[in-house]
Amino acid sequence: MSDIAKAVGISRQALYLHFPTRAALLIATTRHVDYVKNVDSRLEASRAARTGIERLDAFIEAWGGYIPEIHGLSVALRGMLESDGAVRDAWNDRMQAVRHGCEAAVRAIAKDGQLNPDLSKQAATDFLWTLLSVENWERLVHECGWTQSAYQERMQAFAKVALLKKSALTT
Amino acid sequence: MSDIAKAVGISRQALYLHFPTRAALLIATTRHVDYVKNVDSRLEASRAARTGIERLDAFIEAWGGYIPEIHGLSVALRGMLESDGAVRDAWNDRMQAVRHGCEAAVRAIAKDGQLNPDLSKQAATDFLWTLLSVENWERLVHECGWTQSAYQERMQAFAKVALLKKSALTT
DNA sequence: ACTCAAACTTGACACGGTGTAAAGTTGACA
DNA sequence: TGTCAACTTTACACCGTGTCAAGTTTGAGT
Repeated sequence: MSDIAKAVGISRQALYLHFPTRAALLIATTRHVDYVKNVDSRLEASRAARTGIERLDAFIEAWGGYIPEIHGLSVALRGMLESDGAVRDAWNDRMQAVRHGCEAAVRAIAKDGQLNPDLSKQAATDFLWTLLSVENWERLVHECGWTQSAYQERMQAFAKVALLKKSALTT
Repeated sequence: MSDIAKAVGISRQALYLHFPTRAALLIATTRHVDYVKNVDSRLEASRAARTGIERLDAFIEAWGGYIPEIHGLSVALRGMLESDGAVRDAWNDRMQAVRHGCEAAVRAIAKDGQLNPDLSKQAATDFLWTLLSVENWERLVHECGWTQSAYQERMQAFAKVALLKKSALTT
């Protein structure tokens, strides 16, 4: 809090005047970033896709491209997940938004009759959601040195190969 | 530290007598768990596999079955990754052991000529390693409610479909 | 049985970070 | 000119980590 106050150029107490706790500040920041960057509308952009596969690709591109922008914030929030319930709620809320995107993509694929028959829609959503986690992005891009475009392309490929039935893969 | 001392039945100061810092205690615990549970030998057990695919399956089974046992510890360690360099080293060391297992499985698959031609050995290792992260296990098993056996089976399936070339998948 | 060192205990304290409280300053604007 | 909101300074409480010092228990070796 002192560091932030210093960076902003106000006193620590003025910061507490605006945000009663550290958690509140982070949550407000989350909301603000959401507002500025318009995540939800980005994620919903994939709604325009005609086929399930297109929708999956569009969603991965939208979300995958968004991760770098919120990465720093996500690190800060994740550091407080266990200790702070409000942070946990804010984070879960954002992650549920992502999950809904995954769910919609899976549903579209299923509607096309192209879902891997070994997977329920639920399991497919679970897996896609996990695959696209911020943590995985961090590991691959930061730790393994993948470029952002390699990340996106490969994730699209992995997601397809995992979620689609075999006959849909020759496309 | 107080809680641990209380649980162990000694004074907080006696705990500091054995472990100079909280980080040291966690690192020592890591080492001890490793010793007791013998991770490395479990991970190396997959070495006996004849084919690359068998090796991959064996590795996922070994590591996947090990995650639940170290999960609590891993949560504690991960909470200190940014703040403590020693914890970071200890954690990275363990994760590198897992990565080596992934690398060996990928190498075995490549030797059989069954690696997906779109992937370098490096990229395949990166992906497998990421797929098998403790974080992903947590998300799927704890948050999504997958059973341990569902986790293992599906991970084996996903790993194969992602890493193997198409012609190797009909097996 | 005695001794001595190691293990442990009690109690105190320093430090840093979060959060609270209170009193004073500044400036816009009605 | 008065007042209100935003801000400042200063001080303090609380908690967890880690340090320090002095005293006590215990048990292994002689």
